[in-house]
Amino acid sequence: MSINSYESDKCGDLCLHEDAIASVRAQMPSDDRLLELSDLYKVISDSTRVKIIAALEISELCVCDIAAVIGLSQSAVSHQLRLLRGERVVKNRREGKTIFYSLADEHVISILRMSLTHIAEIS
Amino acid sequence: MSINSYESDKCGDLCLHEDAIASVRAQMPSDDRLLELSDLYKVISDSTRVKIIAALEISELCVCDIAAVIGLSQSAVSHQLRLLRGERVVKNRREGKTIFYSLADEHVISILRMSLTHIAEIS
DNA sequence: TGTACATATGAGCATTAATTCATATGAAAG
DNA sequence: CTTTCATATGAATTAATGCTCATATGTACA
Repeated sequence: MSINSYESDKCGDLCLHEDAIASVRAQMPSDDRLLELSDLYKVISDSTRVKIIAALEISELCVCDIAAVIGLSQSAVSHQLRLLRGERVVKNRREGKTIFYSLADEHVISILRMSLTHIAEIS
Repeated sequence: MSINSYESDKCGDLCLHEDAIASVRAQMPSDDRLLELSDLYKVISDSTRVKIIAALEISELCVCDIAAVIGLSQSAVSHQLRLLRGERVVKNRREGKTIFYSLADEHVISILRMSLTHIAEIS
């Protein structure tokens, strides 16, 4: 809990490379920025949401269509879309009673493609 | 639980765009591939692990140094490193009693940079 | 071979999160 | 304005996950 908690593992001062630690600390992005990063990854780390993203990369779809494509309830999909909207991963537009979803920007697609490349190489 | 569970939300056949659904289904990556994707994102979606990755992007570090940089116990860091190793996000090398960790490949760095760009634009 | 130290791991606890069920919102048609 | 249908959301349950504590592994050095 506290910042000193790592001392309890008796990995004391002997093994620490002070210069490296100081240098890394100085260059690292801020904690806020890193939290935003993990929030973004969190929202794309669920298999249901990855399926939604993969589907929307192919075509704009309404909520019911998404549910049909990935085989889940409308409610479950709607809950997940809310999270994806929150991180600006998807956007939507209304057409009568129907709401169509699509990917919010090109970065999401780039991240997806880069990740598939990574996976292909380590398999 | 079942594949038909979405029917229970009475979002029946009326709103379905059969052609779009069939087309998307045909073009989507396999479920296995998408599961690998979500596993990769899962491992980088925790704030502790993002901090570890961000630190290692700057410099190779031993376990104790990582613990010191992010302010967590050696044990907690070691547990997280195990997960990162499992997805080939980090690699390590031994030097005497000390084990140094670094990022496994360039894709991880690319994904990180792309993600930071995305975050910068939506903020 | 016995001690010290860096790292790894198993078990338990506390928290987070995904799905379902029931219900609410909101637009269109009659 | 009432009904219908697409979507959204609140509450509850069940499952997954991170941290800590205790202990194990493995390397170096005396």
